Amino acid sequence: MRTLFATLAFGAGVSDIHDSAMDTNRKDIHNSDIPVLCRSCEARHKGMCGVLDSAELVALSRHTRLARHSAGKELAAEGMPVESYANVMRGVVKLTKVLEDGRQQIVGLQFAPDFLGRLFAPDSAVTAEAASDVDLCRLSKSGLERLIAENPKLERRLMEQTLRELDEAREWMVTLGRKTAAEKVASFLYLIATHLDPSADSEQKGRKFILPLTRGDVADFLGLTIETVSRQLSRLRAEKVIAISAVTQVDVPDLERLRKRCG
Amino acid sequence: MRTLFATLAFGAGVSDIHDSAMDTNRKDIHNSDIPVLCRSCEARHKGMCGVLDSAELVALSRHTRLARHSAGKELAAEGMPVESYANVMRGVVKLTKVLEDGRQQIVGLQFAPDFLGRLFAPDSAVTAEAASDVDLCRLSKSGLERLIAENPKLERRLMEQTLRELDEAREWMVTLGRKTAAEKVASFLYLIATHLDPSADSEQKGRKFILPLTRGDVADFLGLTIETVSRQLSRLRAEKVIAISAVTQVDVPDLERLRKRCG
DNA sequence: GAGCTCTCTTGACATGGATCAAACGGGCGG
DNA sequence: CCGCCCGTTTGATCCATGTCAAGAGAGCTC
Repeated sequence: MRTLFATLAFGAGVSDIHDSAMDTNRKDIHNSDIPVLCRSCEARHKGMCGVLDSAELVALSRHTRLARHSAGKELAAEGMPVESYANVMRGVVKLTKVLEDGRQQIVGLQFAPDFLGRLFAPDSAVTAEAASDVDLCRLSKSGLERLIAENPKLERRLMEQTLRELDEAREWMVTLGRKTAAEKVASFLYLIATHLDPSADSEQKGRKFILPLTRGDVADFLGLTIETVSRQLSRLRAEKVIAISAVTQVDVPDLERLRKRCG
Repeated sequence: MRTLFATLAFGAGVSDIHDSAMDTNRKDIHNSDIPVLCRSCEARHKGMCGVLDSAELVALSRHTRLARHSAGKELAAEGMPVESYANVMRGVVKLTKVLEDGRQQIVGLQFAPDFLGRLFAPDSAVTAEAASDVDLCRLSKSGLERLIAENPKLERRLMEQTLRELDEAREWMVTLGRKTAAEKVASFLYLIATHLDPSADSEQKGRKFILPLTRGDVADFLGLTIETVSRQLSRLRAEKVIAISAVTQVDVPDLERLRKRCG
C-alpha cells in the first residue's frame, strides 16, 4: 500500500509523452499507451473513464492527480465552492447534510468507481467526507467540463450515473420513510454487502466485509440513533443473520436471508 | 378549459408544414412558426423545450401529443416498461414506491414544467400517478432519445433537471430521516407553497393555494400516518401559521414564519 | 501492564407518533 | 332536503424508538 502510493502519484504525469494526435481508435491491448494512474483503476472500466479511449485518457490525465485521504477528512463542504471533481478509486465517501441545530443525515455513499461532485454547480449542496481511508482521482473542474462538452459519450455516461444515483436516493427514501429500525439496519447491511466489494463473486451465498462506517455514521444514514443501531445489530446477531467478530468485521452467511429482513 | 383541450389537441400537428431546413437561428418574435401546442406551455420556456428553437420545436412536435388525465390516473407502473416520456404542463404528478406489504412512499412530486420519465431505462423504477388533474405533453421514447442524441443542448438541459431532482431527493432525505412530524408537515407546506404556482410573485410575503394532494398522499410523502398529518395541520392552524378555509384550501400568510417551522 | 479515552453495548425509562375508534362534514344521488 | 359515503378530524391508548445512564471492550500512552 505504501509503495502503491508512490507509484501512482509519480506515474500520473508520465504518459504525457504520448502523441495525442489522431490515433484515437487504437485498442489498448498492451496497455502501453494508457496512463499509469489509470491502469489499476476501477473507474477505468466500470466508471466514467470506461467510455474514453487511450488518447482521451491521456488527455484527461493531464488534469488529473491521485489524492489519498484518511478517514474523517472533509473533502467538500455544504454550501462551499468546489474546485474539482473526483473518481473514487478506493474506500467510501459519505455525503451528508445538516440541519441548523446539528441533526445530521447521510444522503449518499459513494464507492469505487463512483464519480464524486455536483456537475455544473458552483458550490456543493452536500458535505463530502471520507468515511474510510480513500483514494481519489481528482479532476480539475474546468478540465472535465471542457472534456464533457467535447465528448457526448462521456456526458452520457455521467448522465447515466446521475440517473442511477437518483434511483438509489429514491430507493433510500422508502427505507427512511417507511421501514422499521430493524428493516433499516438490515437494508443498510445489505447495501454494503452488495456494494462494497466490486470484485465479489455475485453467485456467492454470503459475504464478509469490514464496515467502513462507525455506528454513528450508520445511525446518520438510517435516521436512527447509535443505540438503536447497536440494538438492532445485536438482534440480527442473536438471530444468526449476521456474525460480528470485531466491531467492524461483519459476516453475512446468507445474503438472501438478510434480504428477507429488509421489508 | 373544455375548449382549450380541442385547440391544443388538434393544433399539435398543424405546424408540420413548416420548412425544417437550415433556418435554425431565426428568433420566434411573432410565434408564427412555433407549434400551437407549445405556445402556451411552461416547458416551452422554463422546461426542457427552452433550449429548442422553433424548427426543433416543430420537429419535436411531430412526436408529441397532449394527454389530459384526471386525478388518480396511473401514468406508469413500478417495474413496467414505459413507451413514452412527458412534460408536465399543468397539475402535479406523484412518484411512488411500495414495499411488498403495501407500505407506500412518495419519492418525488413533479410540477409544471418538469420532465417526466426515467431516461434510458427500459422500465420505470417508480409508479407515476396523477395527484391532481394533469395535462401532459407526451413524447415518444424513441423520438426524444433520437433528438437528445442529436442535440447536446437538450441533453445538457435534461442533465441539469436530473441533477436538480437529485438535489431535491437528498434534501428530502434529511426531512424523512431527521425531522419531527411537525417539521415534516411544515416542510411539505413550504415545498408546495414555493413550487406550485410558478407565476407567483416571489417577493410576496404569503401564498394561497389549493393542496393538490390528499391527507393520505401527504402522509405517504412524509413517512407519517394520516392522523399525524391531520393533527400537525391542526396545530399549525391553531398557532396561526396557516389558515385552512376548506380541506384543500391553504393560506400561508407569512412564508418566512412557516419556514422557521421547517427545522 | 495500568490507566485513559473512545466507541460500542446494554439497561431503564420517557415520549412522539402509530394504532384503534368514534365523530364530523361536505358532496352527491335519490 | 335527506341520508349515505368518503375523507378528515379528534380522542384514547399503545408501542417503537429516543433519551439518559452505566458498564464493557479495544487501542494508546506512559
